Amino acid sequence: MNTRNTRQKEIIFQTLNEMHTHPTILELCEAVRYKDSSVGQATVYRNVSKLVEEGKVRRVLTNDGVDHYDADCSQHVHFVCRKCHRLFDLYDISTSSLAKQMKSYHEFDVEKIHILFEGTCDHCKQSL
Amino acid sequence: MNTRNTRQKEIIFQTLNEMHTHPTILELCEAVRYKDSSVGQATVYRNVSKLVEEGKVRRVLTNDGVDHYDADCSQHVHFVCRKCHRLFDLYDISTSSLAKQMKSYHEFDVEKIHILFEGTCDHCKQSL
DNA sequence: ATATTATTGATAATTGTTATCATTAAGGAA
DNA sequence: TTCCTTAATGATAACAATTATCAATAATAT
Repeated sequence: MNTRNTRQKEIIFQTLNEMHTHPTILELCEAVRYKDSSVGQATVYRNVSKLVEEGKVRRVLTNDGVDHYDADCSQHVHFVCRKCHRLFDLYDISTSSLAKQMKSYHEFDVEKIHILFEGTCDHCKQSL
Repeated sequence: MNTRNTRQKEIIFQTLNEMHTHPTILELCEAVRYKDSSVGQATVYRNVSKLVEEGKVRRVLTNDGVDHYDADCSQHVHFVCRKCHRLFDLYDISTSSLAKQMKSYHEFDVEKIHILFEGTCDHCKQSL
């Protein structure tokens, strides 16, 4: 008996899976509580951290000082708009050349690549 | 009269320039106070944020939940070791292909590219 | 030199996250 | 199934990083 499968952990993972907005813990908390209002926010913090350690959830590094989370762990690039602060997923950007360069120049073992483009999105560019 | 050049801002920028350890605010604060113990930590917070806005200093996104800062604003990649948590600068990794892909696929204006490799450094690999 | 006001230093307030702890419940053993 | 052990929970306190407040200071235009 080491780790237990709790109803809360299941709800939290499932809820994050359904969201495609890269929520913060508090945003995820709100969505979780819409399904089960009894879930405590400490439980959301605890379980999300566990899910990150287990590799089932990814912590998205952004420039707003708050952690965001993504249930999609496949390698992809993020773009954050400086104006609307929305996060976009870019699946069409290949990072394999970076990984290749890394391998040929360094002895480091790379386990994750975090990439964040910062700029202005199409929509925000148009509205000044 | 809009912005003023203060002794404190000068010391703070100069100190960060001399450091190559990607310090947190508190680490930078300590180094600044070694030169002038009267500098308040709120002043360090304020000025570093200003310097980031002015593009003279870069905020390094890491996975430890605390902001780190780098006076080198030239495009380069960071590597964080999961064991010793040191940050390394990788100047030999070209990100131009990423920028090119970004440009051809999207209408987004990219102003900054944050890249962080996460893994185990050469030294830490050897000591298990 | 003087006046204006941006900036400072000290500290309070705020916010995001983690620790504590009594209670609950998952799941292996009887 | 029922009992037992203890991992996990929910509530809340504690903590840490950052921001806001405000009287005092000092940069710079006049």
